[in-house]
Amino acid sequence: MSIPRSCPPTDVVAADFTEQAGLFKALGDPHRLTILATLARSESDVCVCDFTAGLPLNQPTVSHHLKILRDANLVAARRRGTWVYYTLAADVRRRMGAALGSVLPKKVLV
Amino acid sequence: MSIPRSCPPTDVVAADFTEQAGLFKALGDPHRLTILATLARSESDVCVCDFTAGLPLNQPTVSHHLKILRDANLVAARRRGTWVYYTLAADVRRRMGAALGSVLPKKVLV
DNA sequence: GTGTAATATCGACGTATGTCGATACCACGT
DNA sequence: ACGTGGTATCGACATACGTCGATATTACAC
Repeated sequence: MSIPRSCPPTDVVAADFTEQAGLFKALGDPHRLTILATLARSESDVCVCDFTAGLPLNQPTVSHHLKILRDANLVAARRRGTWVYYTLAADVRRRMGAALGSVLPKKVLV
Repeated sequence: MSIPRSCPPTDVVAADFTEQAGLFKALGDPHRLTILATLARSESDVCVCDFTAGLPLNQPTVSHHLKILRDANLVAARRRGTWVYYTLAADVRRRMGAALGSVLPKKVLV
């Protein structure tokens, strides 16, 4: 005799995780994480020119990554004169914690 | 007179976030998050057949997503007879917290 | 061994993503 | 007005990704 299939079958969670996946996708590039880490550690907002100078990427590519972070509401841009400065969104950690919590319920915390 | 550039310039963080980005990338698909959420809520391990039955995906696609989660060490597979059962890796939440913390330092917690 | 059922792998396809050069836009100094 | 310099957008390219049908693999029942 063989091993029977586990009974009863498990129901797949019905919730839609499209939004959370979009958040994680925005975090799924090392250069974007570098940008976020820099913003998180900076006392003030950070000039785009610092990113183009400090990252091994051309200026359009930096701008592209900043746009992805903007679209995900992870950063905010503000123009002062010729330069544009970026800041980390205030609720980044809260949103990430919420996304994580919606996937892994409290039970897993223990 | 114009507004001068912020001085001194901010140094871009030197750390390499390739590993953390790989983790977030594995989480960047709604179906994979559904799989993880199901595993996190299940009392026991979950049969692959429950995923193929419960997800709007064909069997090869389900297997593909499970492989990505396996390669990211987010889940573990175990064969019992004909069926294969998956469990959530024990340190998933710890690893995600660590990745998040390496990008956003404690300071942002407040 | 043969047949059947569950899972994994392979090959192909369309689309999304990261990157860059060229260009447009915008603010400033002259 | 004109030129200059910082930033954003556009178009193109190579690669990666999500999906599927076909096939291979594994374990069981007969």
